[in-house]
Amino acid sequence: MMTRDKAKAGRRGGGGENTAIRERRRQQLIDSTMASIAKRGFAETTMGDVAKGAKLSHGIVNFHFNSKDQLLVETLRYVTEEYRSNWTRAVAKAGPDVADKLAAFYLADFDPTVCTRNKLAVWHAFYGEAKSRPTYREICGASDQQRIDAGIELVRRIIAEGDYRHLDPASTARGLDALTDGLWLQLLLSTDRFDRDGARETVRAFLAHAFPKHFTLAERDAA
Amino acid sequence: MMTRDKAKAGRRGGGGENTAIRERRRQQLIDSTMASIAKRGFAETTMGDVAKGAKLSHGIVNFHFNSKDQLLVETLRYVTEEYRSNWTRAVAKAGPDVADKLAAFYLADFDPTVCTRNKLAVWHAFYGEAKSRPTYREICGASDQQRIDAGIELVRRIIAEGDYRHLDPASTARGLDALTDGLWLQLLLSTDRFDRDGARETVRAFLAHAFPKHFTLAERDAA
Amino acid sequence: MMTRDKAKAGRRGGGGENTAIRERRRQQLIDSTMASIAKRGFAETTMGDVAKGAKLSHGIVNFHFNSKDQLLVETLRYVTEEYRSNWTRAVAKAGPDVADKLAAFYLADFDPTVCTRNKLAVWHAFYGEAKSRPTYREICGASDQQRIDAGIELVRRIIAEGDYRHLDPASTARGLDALTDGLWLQLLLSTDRFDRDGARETVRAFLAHAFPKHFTLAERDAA
Amino acid sequence: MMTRDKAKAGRRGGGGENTAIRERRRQQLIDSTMASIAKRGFAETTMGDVAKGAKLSHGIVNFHFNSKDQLLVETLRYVTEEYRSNWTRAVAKAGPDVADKLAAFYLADFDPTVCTRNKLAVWHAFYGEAKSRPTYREICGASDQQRIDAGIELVRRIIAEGDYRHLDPASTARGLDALTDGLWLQLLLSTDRFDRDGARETVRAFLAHAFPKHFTLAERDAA
DNA sequence: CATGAATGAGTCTTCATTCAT
DNA sequence: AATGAATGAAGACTCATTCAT
Repeated sequence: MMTRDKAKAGRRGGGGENTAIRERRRQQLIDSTMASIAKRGFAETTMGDVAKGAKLSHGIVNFHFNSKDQLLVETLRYVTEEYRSNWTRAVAKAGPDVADKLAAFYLADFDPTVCTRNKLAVWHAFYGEAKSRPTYREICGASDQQRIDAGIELVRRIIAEGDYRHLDPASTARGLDALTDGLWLQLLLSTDRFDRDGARETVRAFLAHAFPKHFTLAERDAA
Repeated sequence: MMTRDKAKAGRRGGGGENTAIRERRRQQLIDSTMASIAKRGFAETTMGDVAKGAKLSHGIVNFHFNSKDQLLVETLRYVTEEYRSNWTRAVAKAGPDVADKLAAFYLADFDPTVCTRNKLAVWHAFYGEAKSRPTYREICGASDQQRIDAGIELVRRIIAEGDYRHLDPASTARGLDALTDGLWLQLLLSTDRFDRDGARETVRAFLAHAFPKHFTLAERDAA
Repeated sequence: MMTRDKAKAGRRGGGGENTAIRERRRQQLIDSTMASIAKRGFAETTMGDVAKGAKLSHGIVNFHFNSKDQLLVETLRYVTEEYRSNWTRAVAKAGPDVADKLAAFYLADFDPTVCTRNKLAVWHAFYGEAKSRPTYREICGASDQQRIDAGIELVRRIIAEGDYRHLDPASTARGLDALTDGLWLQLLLSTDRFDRDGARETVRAFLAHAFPKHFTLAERDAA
Repeated sequence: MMTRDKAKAGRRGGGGENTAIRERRRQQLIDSTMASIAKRGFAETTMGDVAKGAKLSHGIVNFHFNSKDQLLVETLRYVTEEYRSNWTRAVAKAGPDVADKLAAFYLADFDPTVCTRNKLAVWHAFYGEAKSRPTYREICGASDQQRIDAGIELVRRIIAEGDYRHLDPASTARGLDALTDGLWLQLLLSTDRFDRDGARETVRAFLAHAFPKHFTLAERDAA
């Protein structure tokens, strides 16, 4: 993601090529970090694991990230930015109707880009580690707030449009976010299938409950 | 659970004083473990921290729990059991109506007994640590399944009663559980207030969306 | 040296014994540190070397000293204190004459207690390491100043007594201290004998040059 | 010394530009090494520090010196040679009298060329590092011996001339060398001024004590 | 000549666990 | 039951050295 521009710059001597390889290595290492966190967890992830996963020597990790903490921070920064750009784009791409945008907003959480076992594991690793809470806030704070604001605004607009006057925008948006967070957790803990579609259905169902004039439930089979 | 040692110690006629002190120590240590996980996180919690937190000596933890893993396991077992007994009792105590029982079932998650920062931290520490996922399943598996079944059953009954024929019991129950999980996560990550009441309101609101014949939203102020 | 008082306290249960063993270990480790610095030098001295030299596991060093820096600091503190108490006692024990005290003062530097290869190596290791200069000053500052003052005072008195009016006390004392420092360095760098007596003779000779009314040179053989 | 490579490079007709740049680089690196030893000490001086100090790239040091040890050796060789040529020239330039030559010999140690903080730091770094003692001897051995011989010879001549029959040449020369060594150490450890002149005065005073017929003390102010 | 990415041996430090008292 | 000294495995990090470009 971050390498595209640099790749172009490569080939021509100077610094472009070096930059390109640096970025490639960084991404390799971040990917390996996510994989290791998903496989072993935060506490058990060592620099050696990460290096081995990236098929590089362990010295190189410090060369590129200075410290383990830095590596972890950059990993969080990476998923954060990817997440933000994912829902932003989804909302932008959605049709002009509020309902479309709202659905896009909440369903984007289950796009295969951001909703993978590895990435979910990274999120929950940071949630779980009290020690990294301050770091988490520093990195995700602005991004989180932007998302909260966007959610409230969309809910406010759909409430206005549908005249759902009994609903409170902030509280409703908060609940919908809690719902997707909880579904992420269920996906993370699931042993068998990683059922993104089931999660999406559940989100749609709850949107239909809250905003019945805009969303309808799929007809149920009489199974 | 936890009764094995008791049985052994009980043999000495003296009146189980040893047992009493053993149990007290074990609880002290478990409490200290939860506090440390909440304060420092899973990865940073050492045996030394736990011992110091309990104002006991270094070596005592192994004496009572054999190993760190064991201590962690017992801690998880403790919150699991407390959690299970909490919602079980809540449902039992609730009025005979399905709606009452359903509300009790989901709102119990926010009882001050089980819903404290320390305990939420313990849950999420285990969620976050992939390595302890097997342990988690072993300990919580049965309990989780019991809760899922109970939830589905209650939802099934309220669907029948209210003729919400478009709703799928399993999926709806799953969504409601995701909602409470997500609200727990929000509580854990909250910096300022630990707003249990707000969480409860959100749960009630979603129950009202899903089961409008059974629950109604509190009238909103035209603020 | 530091253990004498504690040794007495030992034997009686409580904390005395523990303290005694702690002190014994600390001294063991400090001795081993001095030996290693003398053998390998500052830069090459590792915690492992120190531990092995003391026939203890390496973990124990951090247990007793928290860090390598701390161990080094305590080692310097040890030689500093030993040095100070050595010349102090020497001056006190010397006869009442200024000349006796002055000789005792400068010759004490070559007492077998403080003037060993290991200890000289420690001093020069700290002199040589710019990084540890601040630490050096912090630890030795007061002690050094005390010695400088004592030297100047003795020289002042012998000048008054001998009417060596062309001599400046501070400058002369400084020179005599430089002389002993330089002799220490020669001893440290010597490969064959560790000739303390030769060093002492040189000091006596220079005292005789500076204060001819108080000191006379030994008659030279016409070899 | 240092001429071997030159000879090799000189082969290429071009005019020895390569040689020039090589020599410049080597000197840059040696200067940076001395500066780093003075600033950080021996143990803390890394190849990276040296390279950065010389504003050159990381890999260049090995390119020019093959190894860190080699760099250190060359640095010591450099100060050694500079030191030797300094006192040699000073003695040669001095007047024909023994006293003049002797004074020149001992005072040369405090010439601004050789007596700088950086260079003093280099000397004491090597003194302090037992590990590099063999290297030190290998490099400085001949030079040291030459100086000792020269000192003894000068002292022998002034003794003969002044009929100081109670003095032993070797012992006296040794003491004077110890004096200058000790004064170097004092300069190295000094925090405020780097008082070369004060050191010179002290040397002159001790020469006057030992050889009163040749040197007289400056009249003291009755301050 | 020069750069800087890459390697891997070696060091400090932490910490679970054991055990004598 | 309890203490705390001791052990040793394991991890983060540093840094001299190599080498492709």
